[in-house]
Order: sequence, then C-alpha cells, then structure tokens
Amino acid sequence: MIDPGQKIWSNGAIARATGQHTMGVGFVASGKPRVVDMKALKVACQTCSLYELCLPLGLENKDLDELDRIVKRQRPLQRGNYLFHVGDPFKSVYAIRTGSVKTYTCNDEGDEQVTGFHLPGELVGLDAITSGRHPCAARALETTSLCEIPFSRLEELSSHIPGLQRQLLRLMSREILEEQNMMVWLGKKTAEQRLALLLLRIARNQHERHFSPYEFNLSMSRTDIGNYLGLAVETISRLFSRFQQDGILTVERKHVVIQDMDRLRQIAHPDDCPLDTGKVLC
Amino acid sequence: MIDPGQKIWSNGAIARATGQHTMGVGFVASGKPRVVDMKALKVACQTCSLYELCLPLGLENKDLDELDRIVKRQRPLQRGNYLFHVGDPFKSVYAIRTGSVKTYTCNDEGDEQVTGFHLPGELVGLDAITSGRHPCAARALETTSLCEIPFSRLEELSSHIPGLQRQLLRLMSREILEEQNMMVWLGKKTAEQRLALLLLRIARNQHERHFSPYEFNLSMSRTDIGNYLGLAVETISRLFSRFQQDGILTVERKHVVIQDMDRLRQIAHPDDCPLDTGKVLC
DNA sequence: CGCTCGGTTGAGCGGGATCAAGCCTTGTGG
DNA sequence: CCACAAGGCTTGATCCCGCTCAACCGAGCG
Repeated sequence: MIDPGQKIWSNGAIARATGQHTMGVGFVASGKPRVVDMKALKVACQTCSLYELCLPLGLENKDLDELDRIVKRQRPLQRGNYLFHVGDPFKSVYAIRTGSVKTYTCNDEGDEQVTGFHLPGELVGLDAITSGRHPCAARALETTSLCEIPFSRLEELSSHIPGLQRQLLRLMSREILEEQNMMVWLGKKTAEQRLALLLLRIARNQHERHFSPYEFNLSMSRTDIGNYLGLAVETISRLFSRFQQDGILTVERKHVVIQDMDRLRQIAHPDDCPLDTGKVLC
Repeated sequence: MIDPGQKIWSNGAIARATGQHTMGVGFVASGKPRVVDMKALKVACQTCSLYELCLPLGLENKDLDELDRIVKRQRPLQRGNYLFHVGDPFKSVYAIRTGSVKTYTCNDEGDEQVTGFHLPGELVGLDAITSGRHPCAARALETTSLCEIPFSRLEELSSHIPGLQRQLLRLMSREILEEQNMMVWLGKKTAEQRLALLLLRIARNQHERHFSPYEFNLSMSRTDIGNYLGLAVETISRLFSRFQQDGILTVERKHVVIQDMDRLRQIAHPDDCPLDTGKVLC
C-alpha cells in the first residue's frame, strides 16, 4: 500500500533543505521527475519543514527570530564525517535537518557499540550536558545537514523565552521516554519484534516529515542495526529474508518497501505496549 | 571489606530524614546502637544530605530558599503506595529523599513491565513532560519520603535562576545517559553482567549518600529485578546462588553483602565500558 | 583484475526461558 | 497460640531462540 503522492526519495529532501543552488529531483510514482527550485526555500527555523518536531515548536515569530540567530548552519556533512568524538568538550547540541546520524562508543578492543540512530527533527548531544563531555561519538550515516546550536546560548535564551525552555525540556523528556521504550524492547522482545520496532520508528519519522512511511532507504548497515538492537548481523539478515518471504516487506540492499504495515505493527506490539501512550507509533 | 564507620542500615537513614519526632537508631559495627536526635535535623534543601545529587547542587543560599519554598513535603509513603498512576496528568516531579520507587506499565493482560528503579537523589516523573501525562505508574518499594516539586513552578523558577535551570537539564541529561547505558547492557550483556550492574548501581548510590557500598537491603523482589533486567525470576535466583558460591557476595533474602567488589566490577565490565566516562561506577 | 567489505545462508551449540515441584516466609483468622 | 493459605524464592529438567563458526556471493574500488 504505497501512497504515490508521497513517494519521494530522501535525497530529494536533503537537496531541498541544504539551501544550495542545485535543483532537487524527486521521483513521483509515475516516474516523471519533479523539479524543485532551491532558491525559493531559504533555510531558517521559520521555514523549516521540521518545525513541529524540533525546538521552535510553539514559539512566536519574535522568539523564533532570536533562536534562529544563534543557530549555525554549515555545509552538510558527508557520510562518515563526525559531529563530535568521544570525550570532546560539550559545546553544542545538533538538530538533524536531513539525513541521519549514529552515536556510538568504542571499548578498548576498538569494537563499536551503537547507542542510537538519530533521524531528522531529533537533537543529538543531550547526553553530554551532565558531564560536560560527549560520552559517545556521532557520525553521519549519509549526507546530513545539521543545525548547530551552541548550548550556552541556548540555555541563556531559554531562560527568557518560556516556550523555548518548555520545548527543550519536552524534547529531553521525549528522549528519556524513547530510551525507556527501547530498554523494555531490548529486555524482553524477540529479534523479530526488535527489528519490526526499528522499522516502525523509521516509518513514523518519515510520516512525521510528510514522506511516505511505506518506503525508505536504510541509511545504516546491517552490522550497525544488529549492533544497535543487540543482535548478530546474521540474525538481521535472516529476519529481512523472512519478512520478505512472509510478504511483510520487500527489501533490496538498503531499499525497503513495507507491504503490510498492519502485520509489522502486530509483530512489534503483540499485546499493545501501553508505553506508547500519547504517541501514534505510525 | 566492610567499612565499619559506614555500616548503617537504610532504615536508619529513613528515620533520620523524615523529620518525624522519633529517634533514629543506627548500628555501628561494634553493635552499639547510635542514637540521633531527629528534632535537630529540620528537613530542607539547605540541610538535606542529598544536596550534591539533587536539584539544589550549585545554588546559592538565596536561590536555595526560593526552591525550598515551592517544594512540598508530605508524610512518607508506605510500601506499595502510589506516587502516580498511568495516564495521570503531569503536575509534579518527585525527588526521592529516602527509600526507593519503581516505575512500571501494565499491558492489557495486566502483567507488569518494570521500567525503572529509582533511588534517593533521583527525580521521578521526567518522562511525562513530553505528553503532559504519566506514561508509567510509580509506587514505593519501601517506606519512602519524597519532595514533590510542582513542575510549572519549577519551570518558572528555573527561568530566573540559571543555576537551577542548568541543574535540571543536567539531571535530565544524566537520566538519558543512564538509560543509554541500560539499553546497551540489556542489548548485549549476559544475565550475570546485568545483575552485577544493577548491584553496582545500588552500591554506587549508597556510596554517594555516604553509606557503605558493601552492604544494603534490596527493596525490590526477585520478580521485579527479573522483570526490569529482562530475565526470568529463576535466572535471578540462580545467579544470586552462584555469586554466593563464588564468594562474590552473601545474600540472605533481601540483605546483600558484597564480599568482592573487584570481582563484581570485573563481571560487569569485562573490557571497561567507556560509556561510564566521567562517572566512577562505585 | 583481485581485494575488501557488506550481506546471505547453513550447521551446530549454548544460555536462558519454561515447566514443574517443593520450601520458606508472611499474613490472616480462629 | 496454631492452622492454613498465598505468595516469594529456590532448584532441577528440558527446550528453543539466537549466537558462533564457516562458506559463499556480489558490489565497489584501487
């Protein structure tokens, strides 16, 4: 069940939001390319499509301007580039505009430990406030454009913009809640359920950004997924094969099309996980 | 390796902080009871022994007074009493002064899902900010005294006390970080490691509160522990037996004495989990 | 071209779940 | 005080999901 009107590749989104003078090309289901003029879309909190997901939610125009003025927007990061390393002093939080980021630590033997995947509209770096240093590294999984928000200025600003303070706390609270969910999943969900949940999370984010929840590209490798979900790579691979066999989805390398969202939801929440109250998990 | 000077039962701590006109009785290693006059210790942020763990950290006296004025302190909750239920509107966060709290959800079949154990100095309820309703229930695991902090007033206050805002953000950040750790543990730690980590967390909290990290009473049942760690009750039971056989600890019902902290640490962090940077895990 | 890396598939093993039985503690009511 | 019930805890036997090891495939790249 693919909604043709929303079938836009994430590349299109990236090009659209970077503000570069290129032409963004999105494909609609008919196969006819749709051309978007980049110059018309200046990047600013005021015009950002992530408005409802990100810090500006609920702010008035005047306050929005103030926030916008402290946000730094560099050129997009290429795949593999770092936002920060383990132990870096904590200066800024980063809002993801397009693309995706993984955060991870390494133990002494050098093997990675993925602690999170971060999608557009999410803030990265909040876990560093406590100690003043980043407890994990963050790097782009694909071409990723970010808004860097210097934390000291954000703190300052949010103390005289009540709406901003509230939204910052709300976003941190959201992260706590999501991580609680994740904990529960990892604790007692089967391999099937874990993968289904990750896919649903991605689908939900797509939906929130007004893209099709049914079709997307995985920006992360099978290895990363396994690492994140606490499963072996082989298990991930087998699961994708099984899901495909069962007609739940089609997958070809990175490209996923969800054919039966209901079944996927059913796998993820066999008896309706009540932790998701107040949130439609796609 | 028990430090005799710190061998105080948590009951003693409860009595000491509730501010009731009772006499707190702590046992020192010699067996001679030590009597503490309750009336001398008025409960206020200024004199609270959790100062460094809780919201007041870093505040000046004037600001501390302001904070103290919005804090409500009712009589301690008895074991099993609720702080709030699932779906309750979010009004306040609660700081735990003594005792402990578990948070959990129930699915339709009514079986519990423990999402966290909360120890003195921790804030409970932060996960409700996002939606304005509590996504989980919280109930006392033992006699527990709390400070209720109305959130709207806390928000208001922290916007004109920069130090308070910072500490609130710091505590939320800490919770995010701890939950990230937990996620990783649940994802790929063995049953042994998970239990060892929980015990170390309790020991660390004891230590931070200037009690002995080597000896404490578990306030939660084996069932709760298993539920929380994503393990069967039987596994928890077997692990305690094994740890005892191996001389790592002695356990008799709720009472735990850690005999070999190093070995416990070694079990928990086989190759030094770098996520714990900036924090001495006991 | 050959190398590496990411992904898939198969065979066998083991940690922890499940089922089952029994013990001990706690609480309740006579 | 004891009798009884209920729930928490322990221990044993068996089973199964997901890990590990191993081989192979295909894509991307120097």
